[in-house]
Amino acid sequence: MADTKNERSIVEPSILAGFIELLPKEQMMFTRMQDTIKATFESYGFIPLDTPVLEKSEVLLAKSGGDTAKQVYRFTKGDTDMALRFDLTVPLARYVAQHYGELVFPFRRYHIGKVYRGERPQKGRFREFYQCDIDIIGNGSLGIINDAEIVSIINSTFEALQIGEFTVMINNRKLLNGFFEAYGVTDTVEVLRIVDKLDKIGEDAVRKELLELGVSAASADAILTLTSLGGDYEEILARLKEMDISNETFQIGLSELDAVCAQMKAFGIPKERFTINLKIARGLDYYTGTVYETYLKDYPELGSICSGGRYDELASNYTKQSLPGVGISIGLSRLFYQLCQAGIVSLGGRKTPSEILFIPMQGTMGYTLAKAQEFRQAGIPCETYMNEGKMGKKFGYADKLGIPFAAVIGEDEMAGNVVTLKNMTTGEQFTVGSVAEYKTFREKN
RNA sequence: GUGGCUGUAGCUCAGUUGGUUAGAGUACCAGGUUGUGGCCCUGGGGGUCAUGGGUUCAAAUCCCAUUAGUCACCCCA
Repeated sequence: MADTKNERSIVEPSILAGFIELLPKEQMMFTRMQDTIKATFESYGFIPLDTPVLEKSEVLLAKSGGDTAKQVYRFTKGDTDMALRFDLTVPLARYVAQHYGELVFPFRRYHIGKVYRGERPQKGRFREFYQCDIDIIGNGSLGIINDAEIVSIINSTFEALQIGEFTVMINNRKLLNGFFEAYGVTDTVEVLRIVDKLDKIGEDAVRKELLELGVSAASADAILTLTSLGGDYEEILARLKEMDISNETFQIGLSELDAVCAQMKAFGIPKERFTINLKIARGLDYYTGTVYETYLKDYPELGSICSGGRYDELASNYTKQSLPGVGISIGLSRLFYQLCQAGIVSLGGRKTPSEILFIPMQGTMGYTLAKAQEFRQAGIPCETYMNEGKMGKKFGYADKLGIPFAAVIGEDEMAGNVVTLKNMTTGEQFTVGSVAEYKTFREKN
């Protein structure tokens, strides 16, 4: 109180490292993408699901060992040991097991939500980020055609997002594992992990790592020959069938892959949108069959923008029921960040949903508010500038937010029961007597 | 968990071999201009130079520590 100035201590406004928040124009774009994804998922009849961000630690960490557990935000309040979810699949497993008796199977759900991973942040990698998941869970069994439908959903989603041409790459874990076994590999999990790095570190480095693991030179060569098979999916399938590998797991994987490809045609997925890529392995260990990754054709360096696969036992930690499933996840925060960085989505323009800014003059507030309500009810997002001030400031408000039309409402407008709108880009003004008339005019601009 | 780089105005950055009262652009506020914005002109507010210590007659500048941010490895989306 010694100071004459009324000083208060100021806390530096900042957020935790690795967390992000968006500015209005970015958020508008992000939300639009989210809405598109949601609409596409629902168009396939998937049910929305929301689960708590916090779960009991014993539930969340039932399976994960080592690496994942280290990245989980975990703490206690009172006697409760809790943790933030690190993906949407584990909560789904718990949910399905818990509500098994009340759900209708196959259970088709989508979930768009935030997940948390306490790892060191870096470019395009966040500690809190959105995942958009879609999964189909069967009760006891789930036909292979579901694996094909997932590709159809990926196709529809990225078609709707309009971020450029893309390719869904498909592989099968059984095929890979069977192949490895046929060549005497014992540690198939580790080999999968190494093979998954092919695109990143190259064939030579992978070969080196395989040899270090104890894989024989002949086997390593065979594996690299397999993963480098190219061509369209029909050619690759033909080559795989010619291989004459008697391993049963390999043959099952091959027939699954064959079936998925055949059924994708039935879903009407354009041939250039999908391919078999035997390099795709996926790091996560719970996949047991089909695996997917999706790449943008013009920006393969962004990496997979949508990944997933088939798992035989979703909820084995929570129930004795056999619940096989297949699903995918879009890492939306990362994808959005990359799209902005690469300039694929342009952020110019609107910072608000508002389409019209109503500016009432002296004595017309009541009329203006009623008019705004009329436009709103007709589906036009709009707002009224309600503060005192100079006209310049009011127009500046519309200008800065990118609101396309401003409507100054004076006594003349009120007397004539009309609205005079100004196109903020062209400066042109026009008068309409109804919302319908406005819509017609808007179409022409 | 390991390593590299960087902290100057809300934001982007200047700041000479260490030398007076730390600048610019932009953004913000006010006025020029109370029924028509963007441009222009004038003025204004805004800084513990990340924090703490050290060297020096003198530190934004050199040294040390701390802290924050950032990028990469690991792993993943």
